[in-house]
Amino acid sequence: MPELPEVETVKNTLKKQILGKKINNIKSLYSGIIATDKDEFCKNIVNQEFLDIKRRGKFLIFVLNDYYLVSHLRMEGKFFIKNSSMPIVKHEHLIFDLGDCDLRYHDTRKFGVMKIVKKEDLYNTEEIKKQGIEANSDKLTVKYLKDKFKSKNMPIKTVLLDQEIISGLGNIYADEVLYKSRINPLKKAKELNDKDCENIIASSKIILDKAIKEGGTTIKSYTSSLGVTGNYQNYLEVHKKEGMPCNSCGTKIKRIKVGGRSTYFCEKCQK
DNA sequence: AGTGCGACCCGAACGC
DNA sequence: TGCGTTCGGGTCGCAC
Repeated sequence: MPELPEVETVKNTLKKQILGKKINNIKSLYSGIIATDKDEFCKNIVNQEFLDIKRRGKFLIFVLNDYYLVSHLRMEGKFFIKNSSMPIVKHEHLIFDLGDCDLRYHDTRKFGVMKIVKKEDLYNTEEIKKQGIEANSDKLTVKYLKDKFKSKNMPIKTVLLDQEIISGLGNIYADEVLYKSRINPLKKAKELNDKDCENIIASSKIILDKAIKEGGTTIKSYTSSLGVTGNYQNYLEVHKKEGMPCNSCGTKIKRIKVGGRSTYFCEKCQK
């Protein structure tokens, strides 16, 4: 489940491997990944060159000559660099022929989405335009959060997952941020005070910057030709830790459902 | 407008 | 052992 740090890691790793390479051809084995017209996508992307890779929230943005290739990995989307002589394995849906190697998009759940947009259209693309402030950005302020939270009668956990407010947090880091901020995940967003918002901002920055430094979190271990196997799972304090003692007070970590999502927290530390 | 829930997908984990 | 069932995870679309 790639969140901001994992997508950032994929971006950094891919940059080292594909910048300057040209897409000679593309093979689509499952077109559900392509959100726009499939034939047009394949036609337009051929002969485009990877000039740069950017990230916005959990979106990867590949800068091509005439287009941006916008990719969301959702749950299990992955990119692999492989020799084109390697057999195509199950769940490899898109094969970009880069001449001396393939860039292959692999997605067990087929949840990922990809599209190309004309360069001038990127910031008018709905999903990019809607993104809130990056979770580890200095632009995230108490004033901004208070303003966004004041109308939200929902649990703060649910609101942290709303990419239109804060961009980049997913289920893992939302739990970690709330633990570090000592806020109960069920607390209504509109009831948070300045100090709570300050804590969310500070915790997000510390946690995400550390996670990026560690190459993200690997929950399902994976042998990847990209080497995107992170280490942050060793630093998680609550997520997937049900029944384990809280690092601060020793109380057993609880698991509940919030907005249909598994949520881990310490009921003593997070009031 | 805000809110909540099912759909998308498939492998893993679980129950019998 | 082998079957069927449930679950998860991010986001969208629909219904209220």
